[in-house]
Parts: sequence; structure tokens; C-alpha cells
Amino acid sequence: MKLTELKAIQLAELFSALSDASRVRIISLLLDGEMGVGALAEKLDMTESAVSHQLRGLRQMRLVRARKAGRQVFYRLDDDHVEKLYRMGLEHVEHG
Amino acid sequence: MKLTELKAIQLAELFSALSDASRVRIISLLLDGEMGVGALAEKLDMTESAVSHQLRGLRQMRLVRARKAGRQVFYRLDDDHVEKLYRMGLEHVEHG
DNA sequence: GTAATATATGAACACTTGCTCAGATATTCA
DNA sequence: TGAATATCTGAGCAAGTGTTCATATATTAC
Repeated sequence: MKLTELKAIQLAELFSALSDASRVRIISLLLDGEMGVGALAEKLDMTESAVSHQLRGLRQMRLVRARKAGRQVFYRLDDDHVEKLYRMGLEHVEHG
Repeated sequence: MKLTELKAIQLAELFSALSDASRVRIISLLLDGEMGVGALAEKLDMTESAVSHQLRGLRQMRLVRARKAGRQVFYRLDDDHVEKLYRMGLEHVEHG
């Protein structure tokens, strides 16, 4: 079936959201449940600012969802599509 | 489960290969069967050089496979993982 | 109110990416 | 052989990306 230019761009944008090792590692951590920005930053050994910047991109692409609790913001995967995409990619990498 | 830094990079590289509208459109065309570089270039309204550059990246990521026939080179999707990734991405974009 | 904590944001800069252009390589045909 | 065709490749450059740093916002505790 034919792919419109708009859909092609949207698809590319979606995959772009997963096209960076930092973001992939964020997704990987969130597979185990929600996490705050600071905890993510510590696990990833990145500054909170860098993590926050990346989370923004993931949020805009609807890959993660934020929940505010006091002054903390907990992030989790938006839906199961994300996990499926991640796992399928991993299969390909691990040579499926 | 824990994701090594190497795997994170490999995953990011895989998704990077799909993170451009031109490449997504190439994949989309190849869903219907193999195609030569010239035919792809015409359908995509891109120069053959630009298409060839992109195919190189897709080849290196093992998303497409080349078959040489005379002076033509026919490309096709490497395996069904590629189509699955594409379709899953499309589902997400079309709001699944 | 002020101070401390958690996150978000904008600017700046090094690095990467995708294109064009020119030219190289490979194959077919006369 | 030489010309034509199909694809590939390297250099160059404009545009995009991910980080750091400084600062802003929001919430809690005092």
C-alpha cells in the first residue's frame, strides 16, 4: 500500500526518537516501571538536564508519559507499542 | 533485564537507519518486492546518487539486501523483521 | 516570606547527517 | 577497442542533534 509523504515523515520521526543510545537506555530502564528524572540520571550517569532534554523528545513522540508527584516527575512508557518496538529491534540486533 | 551499552548503541543505530523519511519510503516501496536503484530514484523523485547513498546505509544495517543482475542492482528487504518493525511503527503513528 | 530540592528550558557549540556535484567503477553492446 | 548505461563513492556544505552550562519554574519545608 502507498505511503503518504506525511506518514513517511511521522514514521521517521518516531524512529528518530529511538535513534540515540541515551534514549534507548531510558526506554530500557522504564521497561521495569516508572522512574523519576533524578533516578534515571543517576542510573544513566548523565546530568539531569540532559535526561530532561531527552525525556522531552520522548514525550513529544508519545513514547513516554509523565506523572507529577510533588516536585518529582515520574516517567513511564506510554503504551505497549513502545515495548514491542524495542523488543523487535533488539531481536534484529541480536540477530534474528 | 539489563541492556549493555553496546546493545544500546546497536539498537540506536538500527532505529537510526529508519529515522529518515527517504529511507522509510524506500522500505515502503520494497515491501512490494525488489527494485533497482533507478526505479527507486524515479518513484522517490530523488537522484540516483542520493538513493544509492541511502541504500548503502540500509545495507550496512542489514535492512536491505542487494542482488546484482548485469549492470542493475536490485534491492529487497533483508528479512521479515524489517517489515514487522515498519508495520509496528506505522501502527503507533496511525494511533494504536 | 526564604532556602532547599526537583525538574525544565534556552543558548551555545561540537558533532553528525543527507544532499549535490563530480568523478570512479562495472557491465553491456557495437 | 569505445560509447552508453547503471550504480557507487568521496568531498563539501547547509541543516539538524545532543550535550553542557546557566538560569527559570515549581514544590516543599522552615
